[in-house]
Amino acid sequence: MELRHLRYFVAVAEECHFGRAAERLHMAQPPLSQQIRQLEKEIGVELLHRTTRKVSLTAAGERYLERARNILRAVEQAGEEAARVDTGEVGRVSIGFIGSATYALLPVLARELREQLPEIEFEFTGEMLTPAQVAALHEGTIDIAVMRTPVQDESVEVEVMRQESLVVALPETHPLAAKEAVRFADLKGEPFITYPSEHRSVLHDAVLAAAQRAGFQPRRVAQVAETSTMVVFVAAGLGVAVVPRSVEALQLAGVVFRPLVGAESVELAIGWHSERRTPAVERVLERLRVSLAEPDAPA
Amino acid sequence: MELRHLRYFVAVAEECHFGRAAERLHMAQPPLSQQIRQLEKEIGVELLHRTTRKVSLTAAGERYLERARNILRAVEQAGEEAARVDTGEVGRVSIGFIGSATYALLPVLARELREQLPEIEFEFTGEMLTPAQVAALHEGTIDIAVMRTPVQDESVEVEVMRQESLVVALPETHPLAAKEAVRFADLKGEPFITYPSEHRSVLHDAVLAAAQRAGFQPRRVAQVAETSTMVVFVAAGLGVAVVPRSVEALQLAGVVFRPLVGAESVELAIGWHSERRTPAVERVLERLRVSLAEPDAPA
DNA sequence: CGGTATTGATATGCTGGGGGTATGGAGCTT
DNA sequence: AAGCTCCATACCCCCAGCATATCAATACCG
Repeated sequence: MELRHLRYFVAVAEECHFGRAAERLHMAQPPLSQQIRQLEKEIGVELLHRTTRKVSLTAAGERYLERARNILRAVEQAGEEAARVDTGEVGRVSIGFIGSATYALLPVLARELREQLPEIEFEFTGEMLTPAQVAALHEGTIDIAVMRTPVQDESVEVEVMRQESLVVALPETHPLAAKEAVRFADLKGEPFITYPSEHRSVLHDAVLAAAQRAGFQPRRVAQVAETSTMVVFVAAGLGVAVVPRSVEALQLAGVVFRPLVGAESVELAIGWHSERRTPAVERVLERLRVSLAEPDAPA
Repeated sequence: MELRHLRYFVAVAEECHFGRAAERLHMAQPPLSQQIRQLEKEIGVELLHRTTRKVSLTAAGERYLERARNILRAVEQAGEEAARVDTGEVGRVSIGFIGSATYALLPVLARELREQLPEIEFEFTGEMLTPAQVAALHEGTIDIAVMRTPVQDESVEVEVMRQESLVVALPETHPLAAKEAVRFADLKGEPFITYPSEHRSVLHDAVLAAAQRAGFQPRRVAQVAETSTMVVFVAAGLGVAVVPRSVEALQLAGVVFRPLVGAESVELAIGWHSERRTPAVERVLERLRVSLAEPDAPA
């Protein structure tokens, strides 16, 4: 069975006449008859009812005609679509966001991108840790990651977009909540809520480093995988958490955010797999560079 | 472009390896490479990214793969479906109802048929006059007609199902409404609402004949194309109408139906085009014969 | 009713292209 | 550097698809 069979069948069905159909197909009538017979034999159904004077469609033929037309149209469209994908005009792009960027950035970017590139289908995932993002880039689960530096992976290309200063999330009843700003040293002895250390969270490492510089070892009371959970834990008064400033977008009753003086900032970057730079991905990267250009803005 | 190209492409895309794909396709690797090149050239897009060591899909190729799979599945299904149409297992059947059967029969039969033959798609049309039904059978607009005899058309086969006695529809304020039954002669001088005579309504002819036997010429005050309109006109007190008993199903405030004694009955029949007896139509005819077997029942 | 034209099926030969084998060349592995 | 893997190229063969010629059946026409 080949597309030829379908094209020939459609022609004969539309003309209801082998001779005219053959003419339309720029071929002689006998081979056309042969091909139609072959088709009928292959699917095991009589599609045309022929007398020596008249050709008409059987019920099965009528239904098959519709299908055949659809299939031929689909074949054409598939080619055209592939061409559009090739130019990046259409495409599918999946973006994975680091946990702390899930609340301030994901909604804004999702809206912007869908608006600016309506022909591209987007898929957004939030609350990913950087190592998971790297793995996902490798597997092809995501095409682009909005992530934290550093990333040491040969095939993942990274571009730093902005610096995000760190803030501390405090229960509103906490004594430090009364201050305008908090020094990292003030947090000595406080119960810390952190990301899980075994997954090598960049933020987690940054917090450890900052604490060490301030001369103490943070006391960890809980390790959570998601930023929202972290903030909820703070709201519940279980402890404090150090997060990038953009997490302030996640306003919750019972939680206040205070600037951390003397703490280093963390980098927000975009990353992609060097071998998965499809045209659509390229266009999205362009837009992301523009959208994420403002330094250290909350959104 | 042939289906072969799609099959080959799917194989290569799935294996990401020309050699293995060729093996799977029971062919050698070089011609496979050729065919894929040919495909790419035809749609003008690079579908596969090859190095001498690795084959991978481009973005366009990935999309094309999905489409190709769908197309191949569609081709298979089209054949299977045609086979099912051939055995009457599935199909589409359009049934046209004569006006006076629209209200009592159409809803009942529609429900029954859909229930008994769920694999068949039905289309029902009501309020057709017999000549229009014959024309529709010829054009193929309908496959089966629930109609009135007689039909004099060579290619339309007719089977009488039941006799329907005639009743008269009267405004409820009409003096005759007080009687249990009405003789046709009682209607002498009454204003009649009829179907349009120029369309050769069978019922119209039957009424004229009955009137002639009763010794008068009916006075026609209105001609309507639809039975529902006819009954509405009677309800409005514009006149009386003679209709088959099954129209009683169309209950309307202000209208009463009374049996007509001494009036002949009309025949309800099913008709179909002798050259459009598809397997599905055949199966529907079977069911109709059973459903319409009860003589002169209102439904 | 016979002759003719029309139309689909059958018979037969030719040709192009799809598929075969042999080989080349690029890039991993060891 | 040698060898292996794997896709591309070169070249050839054979069959499938198409053409031409013809037949068979039916409608049409005088």
